[in-house]
Amino acid sequence: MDHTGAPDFAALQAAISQGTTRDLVYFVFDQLFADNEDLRPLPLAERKARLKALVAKAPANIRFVDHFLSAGEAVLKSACRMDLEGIVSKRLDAPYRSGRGDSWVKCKCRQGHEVVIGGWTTTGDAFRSLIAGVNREGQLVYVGRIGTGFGREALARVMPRLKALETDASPFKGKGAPKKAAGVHWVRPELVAEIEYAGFTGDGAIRQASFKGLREDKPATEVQAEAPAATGLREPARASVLPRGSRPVMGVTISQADKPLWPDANDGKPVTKFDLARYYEAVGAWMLPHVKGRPCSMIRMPDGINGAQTFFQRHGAKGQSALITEVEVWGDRKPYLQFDRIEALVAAAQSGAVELHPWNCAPFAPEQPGRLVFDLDPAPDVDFAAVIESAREIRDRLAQLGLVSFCKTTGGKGLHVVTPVMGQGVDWPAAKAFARDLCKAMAADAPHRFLLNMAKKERAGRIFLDYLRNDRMATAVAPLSPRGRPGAPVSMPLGWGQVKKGLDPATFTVRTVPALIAKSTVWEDYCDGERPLGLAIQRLGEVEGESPILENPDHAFVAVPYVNIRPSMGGGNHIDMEPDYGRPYHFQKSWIKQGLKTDPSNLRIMHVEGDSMTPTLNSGDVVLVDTSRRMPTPPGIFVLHDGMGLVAKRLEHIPNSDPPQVRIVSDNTHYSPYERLVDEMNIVGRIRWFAREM
DNA sequence: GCGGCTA
DNA sequence: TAGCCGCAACGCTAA
DNA sequence: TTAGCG
Repeated sequence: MDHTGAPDFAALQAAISQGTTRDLVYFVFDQLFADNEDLRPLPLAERKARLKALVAKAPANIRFVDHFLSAGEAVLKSACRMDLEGIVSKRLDAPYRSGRGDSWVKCKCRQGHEVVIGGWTTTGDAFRSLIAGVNREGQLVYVGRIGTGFGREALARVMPRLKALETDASPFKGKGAPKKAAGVHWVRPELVAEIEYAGFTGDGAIRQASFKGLREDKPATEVQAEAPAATGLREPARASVLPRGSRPVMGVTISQADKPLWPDANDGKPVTKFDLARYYEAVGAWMLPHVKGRPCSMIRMPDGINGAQTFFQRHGAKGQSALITEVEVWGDRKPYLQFDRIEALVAAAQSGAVELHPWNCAPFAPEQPGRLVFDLDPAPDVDFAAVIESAREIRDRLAQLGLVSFCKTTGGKGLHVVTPVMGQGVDWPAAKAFARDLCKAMAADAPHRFLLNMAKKERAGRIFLDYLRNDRMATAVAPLSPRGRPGAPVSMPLGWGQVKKGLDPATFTVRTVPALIAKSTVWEDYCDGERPLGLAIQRLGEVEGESPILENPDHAFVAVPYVNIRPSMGGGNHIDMEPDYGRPYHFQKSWIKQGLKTDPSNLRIMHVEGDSMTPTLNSGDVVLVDTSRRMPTPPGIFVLHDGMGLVAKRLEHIPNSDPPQVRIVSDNTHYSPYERLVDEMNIVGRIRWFAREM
């Protein structure tokens, strides 16, 4: 089952091929025999009743497939709304007969979930996409390419099958058939793939198709093009039972559909609730991958952007649409909102959600960084050209560190630079530290252009580099989310080619964006742009040039982020450091082996006599003091910071350990802000690493 | 927009 | 029953 | 420590 508890064909295949079948659930829907008794002549109702009684005594991973005794159409509709594949309707009084007959009917929510593989494409040696078709009147007709959804493993399974079937001639016939070109390989049309897709392009090809698995049980000849109207979720009729003023969008009732939320979308016409719902419907397929699987708050303005009511909602509430997922998040009592399907976005529109603000975690992994967002927030008097210039600079700096980035408007005067990352093994404090350091480096190189401090935002014609979007529970406005501001602007994804003179964020509105995004290819390689964040962090460290650790077994080590330390050059051979909190530190220059450039403001790493710190520090202890939090450090409590955001409290030398090791002393629990982190992270292991490094 | 609480 | 009231919560900096 | 900010 997938995370929502719905059956997932791709997951089933993966589980079988990996042999991880422990969590599989076995669904039983009919019983043909009981011991030696043949139940097939019995009516279905009778068979299912017996089966239900039987399964009641079975283990929990064997489940009885219940049924609805009601109008099939209504059941189908809600099944489709729940993202299920479809329903099977059966005659209650019919005996069991093999094969197709008139005693049962299958209705799918969407068709075209299966396609025939007619070839694949490569760039160089690397696999690019599958070329897919369906049978229509005896010919294999091209329906599009499938470029995503392949795990490394799935690919490894599929490639040999493809190569075995490779042939010189294209299997496709008819108009629109793909031409032979460099990197195109044909196969005999025998493999069937299960896919998912977001809709159709103008010329009828499948859009945003992703691979779910090979369909071993189905011969290619059975994959027929069907008349589009024959199946699929029909638009619900304008039922007369709907209250006055209400109108459905994707099956979701929009009440007060004509109520204006924005008085004017820069075209003199108001944007109504209905318009907003249709907007989400139109851009949902594009938007969803950036929202799905992440806790997401919404800004709701049920009375419009000038209405009295404006509020922020992050938790589920009573009476909210069942289409919206609720997710439990560590450390929060109430479940968060999450939007996992387009209908959920439409439901958001019904509740007056004019903005969506998802977390930046990896999908369905709330603790893991999935993207970084750099928010360029210009002071009012800054020329937009400077913002553009700066976004490109961030892109270049990220590229130097091996990261791929994408740009979007914020819907206001700023720009967002978004970089998808693989955050495995990197926690949020580390990711944030990375974002901060990168922004700090920019500000250091051009202090007249940038500042990191939001409080001084209004000062001078500078751009506020807001790295604080990059934290566990921090959010940034979603791509394609509207903004609750005059003109109904949208946070518009851009190609870097558009990020140049003449770009006007105000042209992207709820009205204009659906058409623009439909024929746009911007961000199409967003998923391929994922790069390991850990590596980038390492590289940034190398660029900055210092190791945070310095060896000297005779002394305690202290790494002090210089930002909050005011060094006073005392001349001679010592330096006094006066932190904002705590007592001053006294350093002999001769103690410093590395990491100190001639300019004392570059001072980051130094070691110090145990004495001058505090009496509780033993010689040989490893202590990195994180003063960036600007918190008074109570006597005897130390905070450990490995330059990647690790935080701990007091450390103690482990006697006779070789290499020298330290451990956390878990007393003084009154100092709680760090408590959580200490428990949360596997700190001891990393401290060992520290000790080894030394 | 809507459920829950209060006047 | 009409009307009112929530509907978030971080880190960071200046005061 | 608090207020203000995004």
